[in-house]
Amino acid sequence: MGRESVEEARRRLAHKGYRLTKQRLAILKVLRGTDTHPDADWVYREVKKVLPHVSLGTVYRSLEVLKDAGLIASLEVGPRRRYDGNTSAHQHILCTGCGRVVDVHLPPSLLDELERRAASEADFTITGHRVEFYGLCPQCRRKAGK
Amino acid sequence: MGRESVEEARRRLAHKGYRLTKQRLAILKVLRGTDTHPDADWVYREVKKVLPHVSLGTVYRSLEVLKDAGLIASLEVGPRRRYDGNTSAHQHILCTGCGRVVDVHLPPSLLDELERRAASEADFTITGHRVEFYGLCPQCRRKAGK
DNA sequence: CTGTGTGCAAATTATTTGCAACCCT
DNA sequence: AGGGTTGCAAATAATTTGCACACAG
Repeated sequence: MGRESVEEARRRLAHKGYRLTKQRLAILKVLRGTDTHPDADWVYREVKKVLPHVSLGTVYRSLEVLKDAGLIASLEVGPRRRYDGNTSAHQHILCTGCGRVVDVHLPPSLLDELERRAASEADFTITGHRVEFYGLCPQCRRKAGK
Repeated sequence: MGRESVEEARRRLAHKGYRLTKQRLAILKVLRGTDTHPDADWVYREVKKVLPHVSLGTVYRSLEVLKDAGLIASLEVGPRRRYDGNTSAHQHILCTGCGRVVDVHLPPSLLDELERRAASEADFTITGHRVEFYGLCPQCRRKAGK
């Protein structure tokens, strides 16, 4: 992660009244360095490798702060919350065999269409949506046989 | 809930090796009698009105059994699990103001289109999806002002 | 300096489970 | 009769929070 990327993070945090601490930076780096959509505990174990004294509580708090600052995003696939270093609009597929999550990119036009339909049916002001898929990845498909 | 509806429930439960108990029937009636998509604790409090000795554990177990038998469905909107007496295919909108959940019905063709796009992008065998919306209901929209 | 952030541990919340007694079929 | 089911309570699992001290800006 380059220097200006760090400054960008500091700026975004400051904009919300937050500070850039070494814990938050380490957590951000961990998330930027993986595409596994990990949960808080996995992030905790990774961060401990470089900051052996971090606490799980700090990881939870920092993840929320980073999310609030728009530096990371969270997913709600399955029972536990997971985090994503990629904040650009995209969707996820959860492999029901191994729990792996991979990204997909649906056309914005299709997603707009969804929201438009929903808004026209219920008298709601739609502010967001969540689209996720469940399925089997190639490996698990093979294992499942048939 | 009419007699043949009860027999239908018994049949569906038996098909999976389950029995129809008064607790399960009471829980099913509660869910059939509301469109609020309640969580386990709300169901528990309702069922206690007619079966004062039910335990929360039984409610949790029964909800899973009823779901497995296809008599109810569950939703994962927000942090806690919610249940739905309506098992036909539909989607939900969560009001971020008051937590209320209402149903919407998107055209199956649009949902098929979603799955087709996802499957073509990732090499997954798609087995299901989840589509939810977030927004403000008329009351909360008014309260939010502007 | 001055609040914000952290580590630690205890507290919460949601859900699950072990077990002896119980009751559908 | 007999295996599924229940109530009760204790056990988990995930996440949150109180507090005294540490540190970023």
